[in-house]
Amino acid sequence: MEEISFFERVYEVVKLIPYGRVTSYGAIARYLGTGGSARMVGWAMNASHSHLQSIPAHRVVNRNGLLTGKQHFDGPDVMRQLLESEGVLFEDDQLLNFDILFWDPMKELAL
DNA sequence: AAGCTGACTATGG
DNA sequence: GCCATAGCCAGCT
Repeated sequence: MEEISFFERVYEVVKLIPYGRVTSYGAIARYLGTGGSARMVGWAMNASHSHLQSIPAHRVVNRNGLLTGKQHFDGPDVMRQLLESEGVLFEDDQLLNFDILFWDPMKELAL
C-alpha cells in the first residue's frame, strides 16, 4: 500500500540531509531504487512547492557539485547563498570540497 | 489517453 | 576537455 508518492519519498531523503552537507540527484535516485531516473529527483524538487514542509532543495546538486537548479529558487543566487550560510564554499557556482561534503543516502542510511 | 517534459548521468567522438 | 546523443520514468497537459 503505497500511500505516499515517489515525490514524497524524495522529500523524506532530502530532509535527512545533514546541515552543511550535500548530495546528488543520482544518489537519491539510486537510494530510492529508481536507478538512473535522477531526473525524477529534480522533478520532485520542482514540485516541492506543493509540499507543505520546506524542502532543503539547495542541498541537492548535480554530480559535479554544480548548482544547476539555482534558477528554480526565488533568485539565481538564493541557492548559493543558502549553502554559503551553512559554511559551504564556492568558486562561482562550483561547490568546493564536494567530495568531502557529499552525503550519500545509500551509504549513510542503508545500515 | 497519448505524448511531452525535465533541478540528471553516462558514454562516445 | 567540450559537445552531442541516448536512457531514464513519473507527473503534467
